[in-house]
Amino acid sequence: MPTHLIRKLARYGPLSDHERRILQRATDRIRTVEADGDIVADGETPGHCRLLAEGFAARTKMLQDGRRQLTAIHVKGDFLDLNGFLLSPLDHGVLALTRCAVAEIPHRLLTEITEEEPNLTRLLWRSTLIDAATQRAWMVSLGRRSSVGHCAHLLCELCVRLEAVGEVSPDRSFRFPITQTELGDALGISSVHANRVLQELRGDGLIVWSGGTVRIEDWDRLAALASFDPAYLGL
Amino acid sequence: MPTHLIRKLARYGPLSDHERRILQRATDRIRTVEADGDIVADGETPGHCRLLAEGFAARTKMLQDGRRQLTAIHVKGDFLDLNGFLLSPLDHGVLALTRCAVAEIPHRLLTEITEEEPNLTRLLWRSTLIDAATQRAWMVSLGRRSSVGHCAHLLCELCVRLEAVGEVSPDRSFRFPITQTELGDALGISSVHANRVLQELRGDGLIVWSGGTVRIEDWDRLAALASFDPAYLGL
DNA sequence: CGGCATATTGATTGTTGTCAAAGATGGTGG
DNA sequence: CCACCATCTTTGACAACAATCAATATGCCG
Repeated sequence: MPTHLIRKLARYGPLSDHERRILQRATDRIRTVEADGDIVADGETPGHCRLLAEGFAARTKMLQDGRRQLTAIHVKGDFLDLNGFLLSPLDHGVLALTRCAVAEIPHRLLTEITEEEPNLTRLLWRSTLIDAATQRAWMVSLGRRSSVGHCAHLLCELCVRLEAVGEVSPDRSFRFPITQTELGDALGISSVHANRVLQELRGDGLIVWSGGTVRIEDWDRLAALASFDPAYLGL
Repeated sequence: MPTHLIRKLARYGPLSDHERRILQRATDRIRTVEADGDIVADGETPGHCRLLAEGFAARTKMLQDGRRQLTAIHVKGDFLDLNGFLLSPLDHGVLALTRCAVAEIPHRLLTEITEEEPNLTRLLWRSTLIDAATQRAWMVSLGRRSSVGHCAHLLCELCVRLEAVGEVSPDRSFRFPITQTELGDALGISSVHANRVLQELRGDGLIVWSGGTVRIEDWDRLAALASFDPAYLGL
């Protein structure tokens, strides 16, 4: 696993060299998944968990009638289904939003870690707790923010998380190549409305979004519109 | 701690007698909190986590303008802030919806457990992962279900969870004494609309809700309306 | 130059929020 | 036991927001 990914994990807690070596060995096998492909099928009972080494992925939950809700967006360095280690079958699918590189970590190895490496175990546990805190922030957006505020919040969150893995340029621009339908599924709105939300953010001079890259033009106003507080990200 | 609470935890995984004794000792000190009181203040850095022995509690997140979103409703036997063990300060508050009895477990003891009891550690970790799965189910409701479907889903979920701790009568009735304002804060709607949603569910003969107790009159139609699948609860 | 996916626009409908008022309920002290 | 009060529930009218439908435009790729 590239060193910068370990650095991301290390932000969640101190790591000894021994523990770093364990993580490196755990993540040496990398697989590629094409855009729009399932990284994990909903309801799967997988034998290993996955760490996203490159690209964008999303957790998805479907309703019978075909409506879909994204419950998380994952960036480089995130675990995609560490929860699947202790929760099977998984209650959601994981979709590749772009072409992704994914490291696979056998559950057998995670069991060993929980038996012998309490500090590393707490670190992994903590990473799932930060996932849960992020979900709570999304719940507030879904329930209580306007669509525009919700979208602003998502962009602020992504910017901070991508910055932590060195994916944001000095002008606060970053790649984020998703369709407006997928954005709508993340925000819990229709794709048509997602389009209008983007136009409002663009029209107010808060962001520029085209060709799959976003640039935040006015961070302060965007964060105020979203009432964004990054504390929950644990960075 | 009363034995039935251990039984609830044991549903999440097998427990040896030794592990049961550890949990019993951990939860012998019980505190009472009055209705509407803060069990945990938002942003607190607590030295212990809490297990709900009696009553109803909710995780709350506030926006600056006073709007509020409940991100979880807790029933007897649930951990209220086990996430606070590895996540501080906490990103949410915990509110007593009714008078509550709460057991307090020092973080020091949790650290010992993670050092010496891998099986128990995985059980506790798993319980936070089921919390997270429940949050994902709520996100789908918030984003993609109608208000009526969302409310139906919440009632189905509560019924199943309360049944697991023996709090549901044979006629599918259970105590759930919360105000319509609090219900609205859970569903992400106004209290006025919460009232109309309840009237619709009552008018269709799906539930009876008065005097703080709910009775589900037609489980099949309620579950269908909610497209409810209890798998995520891990019970 | 098509052909396909995605983005954009306008018109209309349906859902939900807000405001304001009236009714019901439960608890308290006289 | 009753009167009073605070809190909660219910109702109606209206405004704001977002979904849906249908059409058009744009961009990308072979």
